[in-house]
Amino acid sequence: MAEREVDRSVSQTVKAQLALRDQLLSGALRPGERISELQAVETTGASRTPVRMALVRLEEEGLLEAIPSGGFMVKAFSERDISDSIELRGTLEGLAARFAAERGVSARELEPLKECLAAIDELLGQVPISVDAFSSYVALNARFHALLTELSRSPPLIRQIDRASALPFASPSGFVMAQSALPEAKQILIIGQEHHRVAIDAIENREGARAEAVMREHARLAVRNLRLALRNRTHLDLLPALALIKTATD
Amino acid sequence: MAEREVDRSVSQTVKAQLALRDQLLSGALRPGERISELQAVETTGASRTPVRMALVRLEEEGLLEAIPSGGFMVKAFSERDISDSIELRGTLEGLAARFAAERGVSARELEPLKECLAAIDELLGQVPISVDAFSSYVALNARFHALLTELSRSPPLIRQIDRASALPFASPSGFVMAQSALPEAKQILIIGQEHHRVAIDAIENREGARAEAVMREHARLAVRNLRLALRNRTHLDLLPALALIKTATD
DNA sequence: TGAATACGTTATGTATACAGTAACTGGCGA
DNA sequence: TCGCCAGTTACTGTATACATAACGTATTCA
Repeated sequence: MAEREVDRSVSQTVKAQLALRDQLLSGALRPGERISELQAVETTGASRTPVRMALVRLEEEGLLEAIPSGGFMVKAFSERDISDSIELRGTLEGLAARFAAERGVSARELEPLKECLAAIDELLGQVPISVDAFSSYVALNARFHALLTELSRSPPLIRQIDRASALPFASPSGFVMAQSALPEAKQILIIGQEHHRVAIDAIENREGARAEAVMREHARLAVRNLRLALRNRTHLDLLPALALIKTATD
Repeated sequence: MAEREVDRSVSQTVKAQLALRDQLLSGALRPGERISELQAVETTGASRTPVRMALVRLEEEGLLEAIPSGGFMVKAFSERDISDSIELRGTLEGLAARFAAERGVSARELEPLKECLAAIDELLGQVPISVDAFSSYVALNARFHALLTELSRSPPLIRQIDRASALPFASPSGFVMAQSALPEAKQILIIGQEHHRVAIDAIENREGARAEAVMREHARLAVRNLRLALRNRTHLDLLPALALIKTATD
């Protein structure tokens, strides 16, 4: 008789995947550390089969690495890995912006994007920016990027961008980190808003090359900011770094 | 008592994954068709657990699609999906070329690339090109692209390019298709060689922007060729199209 | 005292049993 | 004759049992 509490509203596999990803991004599991299946079974409440499926998915997602002798370990990232990921994502988003511009986008479709920017403007008007406001900003910004990506109308590209964003987004500890590491964050965010505005303008006027260029420039700026932020810290730890991607990319 | 023949030299999961991918790319399974786990168990010789792991991996790879009510189906691709994939891959390779140029590559590292090009030159010298020669060309070209990607020294980028190439490469039926659909294939391949030569030259001289530009131009040419080839066919079928990516991308 | 080997423990890979759900088919009623 | 409902079948999702391989520890020999 299994006294295991079974929640049938979501699949056990999805539940395990979300739980494990949380553990990974929150820092409960450290880079290089081996993940024990049995331990995962206990912490997630699912049985071994769904846990294994979740581990496979997380490996494909890039958060885990298969150990040749068996099992999985938490993947470790270098500083360059992270800045490369930012540039990679920016390049992909640039392509998405170009597709959007070339393929044409109606004014109606651009409306939600503009609303996002306006909402962010309002947040940035606050002095100083509260933690709550910053958290709202992150959500709004993620929404903006998702909407922009959608405008490309290219499922393969959207899919690829999602994959490239797996690390950057969804790290809950990012907010605090951003506060401490990026005191000049606000100025950076304001410049980001400018970039986004140019991108929308370019898409509206069907200038593909300009739309692409500004998104890539945006990413390069993010890389420079990341380097700057990291220089202030002696040790590069995985999770704070992961968290940084999120803020530096946006 | 299991009379199942167990090959312990490779894991059952890998065996199942390879077998299923073969079935997908060879056309044994048609787009939109639901994949039966039990059927896969019989054809691959592995049991359900490894088969399921393989299915999850193939879904992440983009060859399969999860059905909401359960199970997986063979993913279907539109003509635009395919041309977008080519452009996507070209964009990523452009970034790789730029990284290689900016980060510097020794003459020794470029040697194998040049050898590839020379070997391809020799193949293209034949009149007419035999099927065997074409097959060799495909292998050599894949090697060239892989080597170029490696030069970027960026694991995240290399990983992403691998993913973006999952569809393009590894389709065995591509050769025949290429022969029938692209009678002017040879001329196209010769132009491709030119592009690759320029890319190497740019990397050698550390001209990142030029290296990136030529690889992207290369991809755009491939897209045009794909469109041309497809115009000659009334119906776009998944597998021939998949196969075409391989030849058109290279 | 150190190193190597053997044994035991543990965890992963694999197989299979079980349960629940969705789809299909057949029958009945309008 | 068509549509709807119920029963049945088959497949997926989940759990668990079993086998094998790897790792750690202890003991023995040099």
